[in-house]
Amino acid sequence: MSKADKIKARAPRGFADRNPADLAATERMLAAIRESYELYGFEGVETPFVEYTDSLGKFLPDQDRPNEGVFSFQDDDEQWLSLRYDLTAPLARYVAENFDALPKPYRSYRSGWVFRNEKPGPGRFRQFMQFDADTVGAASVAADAEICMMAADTMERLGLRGQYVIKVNNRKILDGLMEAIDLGGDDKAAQRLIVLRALDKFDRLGEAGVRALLGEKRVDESGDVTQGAGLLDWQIDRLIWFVTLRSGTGAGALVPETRNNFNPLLEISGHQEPMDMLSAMDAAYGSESQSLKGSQTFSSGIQELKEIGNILASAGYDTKVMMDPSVVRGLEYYTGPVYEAELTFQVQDEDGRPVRFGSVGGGGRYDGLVGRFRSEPVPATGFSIGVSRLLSALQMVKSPIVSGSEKPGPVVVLVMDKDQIAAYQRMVSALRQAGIRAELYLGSSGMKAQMKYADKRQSPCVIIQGSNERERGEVEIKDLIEGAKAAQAIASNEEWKAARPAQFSVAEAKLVEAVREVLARHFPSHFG
RNA sequence: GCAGCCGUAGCUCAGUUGGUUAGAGCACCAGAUUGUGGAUCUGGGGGUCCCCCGUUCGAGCCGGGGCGGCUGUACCA
Repeated sequence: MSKADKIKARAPRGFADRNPADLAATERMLAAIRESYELYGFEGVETPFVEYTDSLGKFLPDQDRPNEGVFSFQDDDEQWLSLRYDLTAPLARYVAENFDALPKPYRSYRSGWVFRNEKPGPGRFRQFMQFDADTVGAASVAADAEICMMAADTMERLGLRGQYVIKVNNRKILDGLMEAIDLGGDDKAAQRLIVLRALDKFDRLGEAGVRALLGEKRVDESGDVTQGAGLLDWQIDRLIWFVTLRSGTGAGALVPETRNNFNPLLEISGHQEPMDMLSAMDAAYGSESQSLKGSQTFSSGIQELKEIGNILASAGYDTKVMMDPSVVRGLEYYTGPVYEAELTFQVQDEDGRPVRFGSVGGGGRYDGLVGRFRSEPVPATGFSIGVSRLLSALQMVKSPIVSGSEKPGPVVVLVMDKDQIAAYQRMVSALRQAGIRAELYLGSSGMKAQMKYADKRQSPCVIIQGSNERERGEVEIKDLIEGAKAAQAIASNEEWKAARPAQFSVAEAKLVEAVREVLARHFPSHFG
């Protein structure tokens, strides 16, 4: 077979292999998240990778592009199936299917792979892992406040204290605000969609970019044009005023040194006294304002956020969770409070260029999702950590959280004489029975290659027994970690060869004991 | 999807106005060293120059089309 006929070995784009270090880091992260969720009283549950397409809330696949967004295929009975694209929609199906048996409110967590057929990028994969927790059947915003607190606790348990922020907003406020600036009604639905998408991009595009998208159009650096929402200046001004409340660049500037992020005081022009942010919004866009229409949705959204703020403040979380009016999240199913977990440090790729990472977690209230399967409405709220994205961000900044202690490799017993395999295997078994990772060299190469193999396997030591040692009833133990240190001082190969650093001989009966000593020297936490 | 940039060895890249058999460093393998990781030296394997069509006596280089990668943008239930 010529080379041209061979298949090119490569993983599909957006799909990643995971090496031993990735696996170990993921395990540690999953354990930390699970501990946190368990502590809050959530219980585990698992659903399959594949669901009926209509349960996922996706329209039936387009004939021309059946896999746009989600991976879909047809079953034998011609029903459409899809790989799940998040863990929320499958949970809604699970709850609806098992509704009568589950305690209400139902509080559960689950982790696993989800799939999206999208363009991959840094921290964006077509197969990635999420870890969710949801409370189903609780309409109270106390459930939302708790989710925010748990999100903060979980980030801290992951070792990210001071390096993250949980941002909260309420979709009702955005919806109400749009009503107030004359964007209500069914005929304006398309426009509202564009507005929400534009506001969601504030952190990425900045005020100028968002203004362009709310107005006529935006042109990016490659010259590509994005059609805007076509709003009038007075509408744009009010939207921008609102989403910039957080950063202090808008008409209402934050009073400095406010320790409480969630309910800061504002200096509002036209008002004598500083007001809290939410009252300021009320005053600016309430029913008394002449140019704006009143909105019940807006008021109740404000009220909900105030309640969440009170709960967070009394539990001492108001410095970890902040109000961010530009948080929108996914457009389809969120109905109330929405949350987002973001890392606050800069991430760079290998070439030193800054990498734009999205949020590493998010969630919100989805009161309509379970109700799609049932005749009664079922309120629900939940949070999801993007484990794969978080891992990839932490790896890029070489965080000790994910690069922590490597497990030592196995002790390797070298094969010096092929007719002595049984004797070598006996040594391996003795080590294994003592609980020490060990293996026989199973290749066919000579001693030098076997040493290189042990080196690549991160072996702490190798066992050598040639005919000389065998006659004396002994084995040579070579400490590779100590040897590597000793080798740095040796320049010539002759000297190197003669020195045989960190190598010693013991009676075969003392093999296990001697190996254990070597391991204890290098890995006191494992073998001390 | 749209736009911009880019495709030469496993990796990073050089390659003259279009001119013999396409190079380097790193990595890999072997020897120097019958039984010792590293360093050094010597040697070796490895290429459809992304693919196809065209121009030309002649294409890695020029033209057209495709595919792939990166970045931005859009979408993200």
